[in-house]
Amino acid sequence: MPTFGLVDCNNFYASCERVFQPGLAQRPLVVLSNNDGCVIARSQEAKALGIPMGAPLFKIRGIISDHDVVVRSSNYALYGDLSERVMSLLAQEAPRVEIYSIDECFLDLHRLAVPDLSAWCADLRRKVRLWTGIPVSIGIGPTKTLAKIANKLAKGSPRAGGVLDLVHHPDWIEPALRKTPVGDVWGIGRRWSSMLADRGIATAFDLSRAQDGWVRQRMGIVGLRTVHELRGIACHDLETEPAPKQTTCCSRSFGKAVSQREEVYSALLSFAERAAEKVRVGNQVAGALQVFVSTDRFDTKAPPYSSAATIRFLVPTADARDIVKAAGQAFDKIWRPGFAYRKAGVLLLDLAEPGDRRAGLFDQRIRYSDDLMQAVDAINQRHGRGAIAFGLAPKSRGRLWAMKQDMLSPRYTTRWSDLAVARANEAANGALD
DNA sequence: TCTGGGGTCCTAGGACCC
DNA sequence: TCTGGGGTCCTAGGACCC
Repeated sequence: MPTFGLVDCNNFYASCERVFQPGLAQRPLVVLSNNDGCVIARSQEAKALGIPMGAPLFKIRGIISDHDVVVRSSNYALYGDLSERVMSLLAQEAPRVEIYSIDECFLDLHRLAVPDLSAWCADLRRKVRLWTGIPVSIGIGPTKTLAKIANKLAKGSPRAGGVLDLVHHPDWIEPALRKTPVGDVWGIGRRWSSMLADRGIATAFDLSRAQDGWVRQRMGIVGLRTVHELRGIACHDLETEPAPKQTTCCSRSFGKAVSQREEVYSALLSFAERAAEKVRVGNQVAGALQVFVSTDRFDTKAPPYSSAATIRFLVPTADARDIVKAAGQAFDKIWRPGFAYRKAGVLLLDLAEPGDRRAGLFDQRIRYSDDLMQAVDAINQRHGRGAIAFGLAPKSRGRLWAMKQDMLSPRYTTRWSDLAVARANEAANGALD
């Protein structure tokens, strides 16, 4: 029987904020999206206060001040680095792993020859906590979907102690499915959840009993796979090699609405540069570029406008000069004066490895990482993003469109100047438990 | 006043071809 | 004037994920 483990970091961003500030333990804490817009992570204590996921900050001001909730802007440099530490530890301990997201990792536990899998997982949990400071839960199931469900139950049940194994306790599967609302199943989002509810399918168990033909018709092949996985038939393997990206994107909502052409233009050019850098890091080239702009979709009074333009490169490229230039051309096609813009972005499409079939006939001419680009990447790596930039008008340096990040924690692990300082008394209190 | 960013996969429909 | 069955490729949109 295939045996999948799913390691999921508990309240990951909130836990990251606590690693270097142990004084935050036990306190309600939320982490906000870019622009300090809405809640994207909550500590257990914040969940207990009833703060919903995705709540806009302005709607929970009352709870925050009544309960002294700690609020943080998101600090992806910190979360990304702590994630790498957790993942590399897991990769050392398990035979094969699939890093599924910044805070989740599937493990192949099939051929792991240990007498007691639950005990082995409990030990792994302790190790991760001790070495990285991050608490995790582990679910085990015969399919990825069931491992996900096991994980969720392991998190919720104090008795489980953070580990739940449905492979060696197959009689627990049915009660686990009955306890799981259908919307909590991996692959069932809001739309399908309410469609299913309308037809009396409320739990994962109900869904596992639905008719194949009906599911195929209403939810396509994707939904059918989910149903099979609930029945214990594995449809998704571990994917140890990350698939090469097909698109990449750099977009932002602006801190406030922007009407000046130069401002939106310079924002887009810097997004284009950033997107180009991402593509170079992946050793890829882009076949096309798309630029989009839009006004504030929540503002019902201001006139709405949104548009996008795509430009195809004659020769696939990752060169910032090509990409910035194309972004400028695309921008010219869609810019309309007189609107208050709130969001803009650059997508790079049809990504390919230089030399693969999709890059086609032009292999020898592909520009992806020449000496200049390598030098640019090296300088920006060393001196911070944007130390060198292409074609930005000098007046753009004010960055009216900059993100709001008023409650940012230090980048403890990726910036020398932000390095945590341990004093004797703090060490005695124990930063890691 | 204040509502994220970055992805994937599937499907339907239109244009075009023989 | 009416009439057929396949194909492919592309795009837009909808569903989902974290």
